[in-house]
Amino acid sequence: MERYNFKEFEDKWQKIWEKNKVFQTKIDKSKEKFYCLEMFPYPSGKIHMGHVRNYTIGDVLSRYKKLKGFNVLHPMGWDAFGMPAENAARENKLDPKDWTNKNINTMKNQLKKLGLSIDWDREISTCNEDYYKHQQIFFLELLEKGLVYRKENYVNWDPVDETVLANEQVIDGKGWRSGALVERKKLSQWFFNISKFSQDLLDGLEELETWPNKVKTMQKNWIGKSFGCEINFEIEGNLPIKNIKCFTTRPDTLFGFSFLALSVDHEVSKFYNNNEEFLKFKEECSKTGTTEEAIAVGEKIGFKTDLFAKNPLRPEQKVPVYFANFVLMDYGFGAVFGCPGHDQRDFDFAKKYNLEIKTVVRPHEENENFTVYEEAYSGPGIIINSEFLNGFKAPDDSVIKTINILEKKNLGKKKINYRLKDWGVSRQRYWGCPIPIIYDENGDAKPLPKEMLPVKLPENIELSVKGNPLDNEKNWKEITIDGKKYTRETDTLDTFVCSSWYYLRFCSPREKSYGFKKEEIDYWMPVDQYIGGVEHAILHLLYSRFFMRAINYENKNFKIKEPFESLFTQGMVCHETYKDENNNWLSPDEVEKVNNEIVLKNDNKKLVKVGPSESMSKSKKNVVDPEYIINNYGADSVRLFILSDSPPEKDVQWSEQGMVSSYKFIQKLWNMHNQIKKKILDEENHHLDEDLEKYTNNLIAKITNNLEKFNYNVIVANMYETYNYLINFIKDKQDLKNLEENYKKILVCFLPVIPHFSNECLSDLNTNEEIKWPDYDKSILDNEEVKFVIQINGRKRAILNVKKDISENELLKLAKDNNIIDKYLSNAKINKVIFVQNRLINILTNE
RNA sequence: GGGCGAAUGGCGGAACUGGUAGACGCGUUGGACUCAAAAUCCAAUAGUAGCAAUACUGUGAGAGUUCGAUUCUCUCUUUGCCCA
Repeated sequence: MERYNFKEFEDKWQKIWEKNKVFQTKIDKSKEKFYCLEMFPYPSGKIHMGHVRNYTIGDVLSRYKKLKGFNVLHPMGWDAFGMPAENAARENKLDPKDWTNKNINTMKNQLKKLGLSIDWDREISTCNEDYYKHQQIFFLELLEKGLVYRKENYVNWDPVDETVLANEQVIDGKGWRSGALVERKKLSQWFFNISKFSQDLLDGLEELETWPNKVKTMQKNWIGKSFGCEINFEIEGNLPIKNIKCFTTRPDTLFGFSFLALSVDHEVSKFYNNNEEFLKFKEECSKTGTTEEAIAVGEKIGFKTDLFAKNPLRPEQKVPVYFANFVLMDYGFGAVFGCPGHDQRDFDFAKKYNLEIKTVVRPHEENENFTVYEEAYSGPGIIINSEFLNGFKAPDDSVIKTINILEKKNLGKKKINYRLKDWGVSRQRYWGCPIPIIYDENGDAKPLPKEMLPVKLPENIELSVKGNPLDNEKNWKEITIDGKKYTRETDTLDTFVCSSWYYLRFCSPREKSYGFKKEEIDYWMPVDQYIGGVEHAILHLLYSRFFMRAINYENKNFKIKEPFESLFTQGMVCHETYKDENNNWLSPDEVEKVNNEIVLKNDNKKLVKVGPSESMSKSKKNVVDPEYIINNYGADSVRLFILSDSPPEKDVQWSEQGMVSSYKFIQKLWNMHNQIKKKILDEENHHLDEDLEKYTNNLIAKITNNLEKFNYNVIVANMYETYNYLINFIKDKQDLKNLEENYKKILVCFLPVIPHFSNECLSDLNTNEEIKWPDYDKSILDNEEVKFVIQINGRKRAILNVKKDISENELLKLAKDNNIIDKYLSNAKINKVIFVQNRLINILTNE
């Protein structure tokens, strides 16, 4: 038996594809376009199995669409800015650029080894000047349109590293690297006005019919539209404050009002700036993080002011005004009206400061005497103890009623509020896109003239300093324009900005004057299929949807506004976890299986603790290196295995056994190929085999359908079935006229999954014609015999092979002739017959 | 606490629009080949009873709709993800 030499053939075909520029794409208006995009990788060093899965899924689709005759755009690039490069560079005294480019080089070669149908001529890297230059232009354009602004904002501050931390870098209130207690600090930062598009981003979700509902729901919740009321409370006290505005979704609980809580940053705080106790309190507040979770979990504390707020519905009631740590300045107006009976936070606060807790909503199943006792009641119900609101259904009717009354009395108005906050894009880092802003001597920000772009990152800089390295680069930071001195903005842009528009750049990757060419956008956009991990369900996808709108804002030239027509989120690649006796993680290649037990590979063969299968991660060491696997088993085998075991949207278990069986399958296919080839060449070939014709036809129908539905694991099963069928088929058939033609069609069906193998076999059979996706003949499908299920009283009793479209009477006659069925029918009376065309017959008897 | 999803043999999973449950793969068992092993090939493989034909049970649990439910409805359990 000849072995299939995957190294030779995979190398051969990859070279042919590259040399003939098979995957290079140009605009071709005579063809329908298909833009297939997978989320581009961060060049962290080497590719991992997650990449293999993501890009294999995209490649199967791209190759299928190309065979179908579409003009397919399938590009790849690098999300190349970001912290890991800066950290690695600092630790190893390297230049982040060198580190990044080295990784890109490695990973590009690894991806090429997978045999992906990528147009590498369109490769982009976000850390290149010819990419980020255009991003800087977009930034200035957005600034002109009023979609970028600067404001002071609280950030997580690491006092040891002197740097800002993202929320996910704060672990248990401490900096992830320094371990220092994180503080809240006010910094002046740049913001994108994403909240301006809140409603539009929400409405746009409706159009995205093929997005997973899960993702749409997550975005919906993130945007967080809520309907409520803005109330203007009248204030009494010895300060020059007459009113305080606040937003609430539950104005109907106003009769349970017992305090008003303000953020420590509320404008009222300026009257307390000399009050030592208040400053101490404010300091205390700054120790709780800024996340909503930290606030919900943390203890609620307050500081009583000298002010009192009047209840707008009952002016004789006056309640105290507090500063409280659970009120944030950027939600509503930084003021919350406290109704302890029906909000748990307010309840905790009221308990602590002995404030009144009134019950104004009763659950439907309770009576008028219902009283809130151990915890707040926030569910639906009926309003009680609230004068003219009594008896209204809460919250639906009661909220609307209250808003009407408040509006009539001019005390408040209906308002829609969104949870979505503006996008802070400033990062105090070196390895990012510089913000094209300069400051004059007064500290006023000015856009840099566009002809002075790009603002390049300085090279050979000192990274080991505390804080932002760019701040220390005097030569770079100071700039003179027309004899006037300026200093540059030293913050760089969040890397999410880079990934918010890269899909546009792929359409015009080498365009010099602007980020893209409109003609090319009009042809290629939107992305027909976007594929990536669900972890980007909110931020990256929402930012991209925003960016598209922002670029299009006020010059409505684009045909489209949603960048991603269709979205597919693939599952993760998992592997069992292993630990030794000291609870240290072990990697899969440190262990082996002996007699059904997992033991250490070294001499003592100690038993290993096997943990649950989890997403592959370096920290748990449960990773398998794709390059090693590709070198050992070949790209086609890896592609086949990564698709085979689970549906693409679910997690998949990596298994060495499964990998080996995929490898063996390719070997078996090769073996079969040689047998078939021999038959085709050596035999006379004059019988037309109908069965083979039907099988192939069915297979094409099945695989086409499964490709369209992303049932890629089922396609692999179809491939195994086909092998089982063919290997038996050729055993006892000779002289087949239609073997070559049908076998070639089958090879094309396999091509999207195992492209090197299929191409090799097709060329081995001297295929000269252009390879195209085979059509299937519906009429052959229709003429088939069907397996008819015969049920007696709903139980399957027999299966008959009959002609398609047989009538009820004919079938009933056939059924009665059947021995088994006859046994059931002979002593029974038929009451009713249910007949389903081409499927089953159910005979109901009185037995 | 809220939202969304999932649950099918020893394991991963399949099942068109309510119509043969368990395709396909892994594993396991038996057999062939071999001095032996690996590799390869053949066969069996949801459970129970039976030599067998076959019968009964069975898609997390319980109810409901239906001639018929893995699929639709309700309640519950477990579990995953997101938000808090």
